[in-house]
Amino acid sequence: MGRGKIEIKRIENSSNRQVTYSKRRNGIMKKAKEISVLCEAHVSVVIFASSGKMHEFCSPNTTLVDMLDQYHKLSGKRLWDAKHEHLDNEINRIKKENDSMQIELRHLKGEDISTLNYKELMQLEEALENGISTLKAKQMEFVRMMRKHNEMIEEENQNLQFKLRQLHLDPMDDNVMETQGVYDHQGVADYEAQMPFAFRVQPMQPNLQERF
Amino acid sequence: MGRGKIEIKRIENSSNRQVTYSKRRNGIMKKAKEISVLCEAHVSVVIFASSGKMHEFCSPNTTLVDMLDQYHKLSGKRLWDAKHEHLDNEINRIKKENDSMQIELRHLKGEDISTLNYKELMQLEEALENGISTLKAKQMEFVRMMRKHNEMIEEENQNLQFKLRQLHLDPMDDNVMETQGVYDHQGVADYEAQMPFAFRVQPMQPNLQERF
DNA sequence: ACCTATTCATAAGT
DNA sequence: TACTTATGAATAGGT
Repeated sequence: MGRGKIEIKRIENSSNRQVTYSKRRNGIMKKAKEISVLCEAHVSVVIFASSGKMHEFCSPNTTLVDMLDQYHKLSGKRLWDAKHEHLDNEINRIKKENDSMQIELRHLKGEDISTLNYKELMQLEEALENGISTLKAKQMEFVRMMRKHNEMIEEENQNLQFKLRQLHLDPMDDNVMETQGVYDHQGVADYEAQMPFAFRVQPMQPNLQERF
Repeated sequence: MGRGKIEIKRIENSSNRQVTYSKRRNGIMKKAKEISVLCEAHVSVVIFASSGKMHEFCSPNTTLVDMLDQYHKLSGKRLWDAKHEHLDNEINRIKKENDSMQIELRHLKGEDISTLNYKELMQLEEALENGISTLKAKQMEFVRMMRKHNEMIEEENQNLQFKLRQLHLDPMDDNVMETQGVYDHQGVADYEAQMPFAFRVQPMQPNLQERF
């Protein structure tokens, strides 16, 4: 088409080539746009001139990324580099790990255990009893701390009463009750430093000991 | 071009659209090939029909991956980096989920509970006791099944002994012990159909009942 | 899938 | 680079 037929081979004349390139490039882009409208096709055209300049067309109802996603799915070819493949694998690995943990969690919480066989049930029981006994030990430790605490306070109390008596103040006096509120703070601080972190600043549970 | 001008808008007639699609698609591919030869251009064309079918052209002197690399460099747009970022986010999300599950699991197994505060310890205890009680229920169910099983066998034994006696065979005969081995298989099969799957084919644990 | 009238794209010239 | 136009190519609609 044009003033004469041309052979399809590299155009040697550089300026001719340049002109033909831009004309035909426009032609292709126009055709791409048309087919995407006429036929609801998703089209992506990317052209690099030999000069390195790039032009692209992508049908308005999609994006290049979407199309490459589709391309990836349909062709099975790996467009993404090793990095992407690695990430994909990583995701799959973690997801599997995730699933198995979720199942284990559910089992420990007593869910979905109907599908377990006998051996698995026994293992589960062992794990749970382990957990419980460790927990109880922890709670016992807490109670011991409380007892020690009480002992220290009581001892301190007696010391104070003794001191008060030595100062000729009647320990049965009304003031005593208030005075008891200021037992040795230094002693308490030392004691708290020994306590496991978890128990230091927790509000007291008055009915804790009822559980044992 | 054709027997009449057409407007560039979606072709409503589906089969016309299909025909036009394949004609024009061929046209574009041909043009793409021609420009890549005539002008030494690097061309990539990817088309998806509305049916989902894909066609592609890539000039022979390059690859789609190379072109996308170039595209990335020249446009500065993220392309598969967007994909990359997405995957990274996904991984982080799952990893977090993973970590928290792992912590929960360790706690349920009695590990790392020193860092828990009092309320958390109590919640943990509740979860564990829940798990244990559900488990015990399951095991009780198993024991009930065993009892029922035994009862059925015993009943069947009595039936067999009765029949043997009616056949004028002495139930105290030496043969009887062997005969007892072939108690009613049909009855056993019925019973197994009622059992929860988990317990059907497990090897028997002779000391199971000791646990209760 | 083929045909062909018609429109479109474009090579070459200006 | 842009415009022109003769010419070949693409294709719409029909078979």
